[in-house]
Amino acid sequence: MTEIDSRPISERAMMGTRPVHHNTYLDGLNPEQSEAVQAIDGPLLVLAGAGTGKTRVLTTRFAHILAQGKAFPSQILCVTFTNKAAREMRERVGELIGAEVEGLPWLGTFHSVAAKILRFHAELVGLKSSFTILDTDDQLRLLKQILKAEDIDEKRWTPRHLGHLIDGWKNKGKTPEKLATGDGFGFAPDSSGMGRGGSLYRIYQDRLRALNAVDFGDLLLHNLTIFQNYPDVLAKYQNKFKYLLVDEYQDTNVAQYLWLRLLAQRADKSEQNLCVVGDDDQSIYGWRGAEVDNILRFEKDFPGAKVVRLERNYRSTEHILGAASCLITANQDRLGKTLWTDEEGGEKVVVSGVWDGDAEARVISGEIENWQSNGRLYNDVAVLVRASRQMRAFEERFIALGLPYRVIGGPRFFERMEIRDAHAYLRTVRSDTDDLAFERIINVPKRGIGAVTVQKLQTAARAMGVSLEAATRQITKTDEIRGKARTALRAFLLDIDRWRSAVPDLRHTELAEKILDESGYTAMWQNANMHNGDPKADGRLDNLKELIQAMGEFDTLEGYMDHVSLVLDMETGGADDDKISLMTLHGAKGLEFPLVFLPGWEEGSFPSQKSLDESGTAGLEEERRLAYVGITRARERAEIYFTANRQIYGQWQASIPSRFIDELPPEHVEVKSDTGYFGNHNGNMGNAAGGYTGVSESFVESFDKTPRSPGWQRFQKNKTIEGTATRKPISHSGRDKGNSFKVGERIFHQKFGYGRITSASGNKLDVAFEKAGNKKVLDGFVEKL
DNA sequence: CCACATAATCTTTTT
DNA sequence: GATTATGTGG
Repeated sequence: MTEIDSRPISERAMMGTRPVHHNTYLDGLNPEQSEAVQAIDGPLLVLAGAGTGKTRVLTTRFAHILAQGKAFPSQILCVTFTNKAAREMRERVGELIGAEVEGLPWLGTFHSVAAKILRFHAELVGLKSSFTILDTDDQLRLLKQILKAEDIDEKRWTPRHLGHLIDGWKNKGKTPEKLATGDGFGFAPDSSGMGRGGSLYRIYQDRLRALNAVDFGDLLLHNLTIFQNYPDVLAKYQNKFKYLLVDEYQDTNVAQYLWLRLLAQRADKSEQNLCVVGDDDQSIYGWRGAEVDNILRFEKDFPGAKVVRLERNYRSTEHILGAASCLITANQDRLGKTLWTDEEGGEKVVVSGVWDGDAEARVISGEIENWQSNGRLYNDVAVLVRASRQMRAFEERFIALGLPYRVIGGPRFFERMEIRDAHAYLRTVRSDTDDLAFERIINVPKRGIGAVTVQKLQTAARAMGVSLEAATRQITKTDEIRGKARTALRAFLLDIDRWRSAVPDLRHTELAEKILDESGYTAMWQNANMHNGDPKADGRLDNLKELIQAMGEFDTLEGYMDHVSLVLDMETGGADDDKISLMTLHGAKGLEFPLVFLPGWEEGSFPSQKSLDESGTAGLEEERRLAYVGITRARERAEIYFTANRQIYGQWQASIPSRFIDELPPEHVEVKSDTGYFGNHNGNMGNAAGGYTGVSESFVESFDKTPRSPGWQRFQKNKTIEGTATRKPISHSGRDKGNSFKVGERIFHQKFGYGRITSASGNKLDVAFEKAGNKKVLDGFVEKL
């Protein structure tokens, strides 16, 4: 245990020659890590492959700068992408320097640091420092209002579409003023054919300013505007931050890149102490605006930058590493690293083919049970899927077998409807100009204030140039709105007044309870529970209780609200219980597990067809990096699965193994014999493929009978999942009338057995199976008897 | 204004 | 298939 040192951290840090903890923190670093830690002056790029001790280097470097007396903690800017990463950094730096975690004021996410800076200078971009941070949902509602007000067809031009456009510009650091002519040209063209994307962006920004609000993108963007327009402010921060540390640099977007560059661009080049750590092979957020290019061109941006490669992997076995490394070489645009390890041998990466998603879940669950009965922990096991919808089959199976599991990265606590409603109440009480919050709760619970009334209020507010609440106060004095709606509005306003006047007398948690109670919000869910038997209502009420608890951890409402939008994320709780982890590949980045399952490696699913369609080769390469991330999460064993059939959007589709499976090196892969495997679809069996070894008769038979080659070749050409002809030629209703099925007919289905058709529409059949019960199936999957 | 039926949509995710 | 957004009848 480290001795507790009560002196302020700065004092200890500045002791220089004899730090309290000596230099023990440097022990055990390999030469490259040590170099990356100790080269603290001048720009530095650390290319850190998976499992090479990236976080350790970053935290040790932080400690080293302090120990060398080069800077105070307040002079080091250290940014990460996620709160989780920031928290981990904070803890580990704290352990190294034996300091209280509060002593690191500028360690945080890009967004939280930018928000902090923006609060100091908000007035420079026309905001008050009390600005609210809108989340995606608020943003969309606002955009929807704007589209409506501008009389644009919301169906053709959705708020989401516009939101993507605007986010894209913000990610690139573009304010409306900086848009190139032609940007947004295609969005909602007016009568002269001129796109209105740009002008809508401007309107949106004006609305945000009027609401004293920012969206996530604005946090960085406003920082940029301030830095560019007020050199003195920029200079202040440039001087303040003597050292900059950046985690996951491959995930930075242009705005973040510009932000960093401005902050690092000190007059004296020898003092540009920017250290970025990243791995171009793990860049998986391109779809969110990340530019791999940032990391690829670091050396050009900072001439004389030192580059350190961390290539020694401490995580995985030789085979796992070999498989992942080989796979990633198929990518063109990469800086190139060669990971190596001392861990010789181990188990080869297992590739298994199974019949369908249920079989996949069944086989994997069985493997997990074996693992556990051999004395290992569920905690050691992760199932990593490409898309969250693939999780359900596993959840169902785990529940059926009574296997404990946890889903990581599901819907976030603070994005739940009930939590957002509760926040809206608090926001409304706190500010009489928070139109978005006011509008959200004006009829929740139902007060008899409908869309028409709200619309009236909005037009009035716009006309008067005041907030929605102010307009409502005016209008309820007139006859413009009558009857039930007017009474309800008046009562609602009185409620708000009463809550506001209660603010000074109550603790913020008591206030929240009072509001939720008196507004009828809690009662609404209680009713839903009793009356409708809404299965989610209970959970919602629990969440509200949790919310009060979370609030209690802050001293004031202000303190809580400040953190809620950016920093606070609920602990994914109870890491002490022994549970299987179930998450997406994206969610798994930065984690490691002894045993990793990678299901769903089929063309169309992974690589995702949508990715390919939208981003072509770049999309494919990002998918491949995702595969790389997946495999490299495994320490001891990695198992890849693919299915022959998968249900997508409720339709059964035949599927073929992912091309990534073909790209795995045979010497590191074992094709598992008890589940069967069919070879790669190039017809070239010399790679990882081992041909049929299946024991399941129906499985082998069905594939043997399959007109495989033509079907798969067609598939390869079209790159579409529609050619579902692998099992049997499908009788599309229009094309092949002779093969149509009639109600009452007896049929056989490979999976469900014998049954009788109860109804038929198009190529979809409802069948009453003798053993499996009623199912909907495609006619291509059944045989006439 | 609300409850209910039908139609459209369907990655990945942080902040 | 399942959720969500919209449209229609009461």
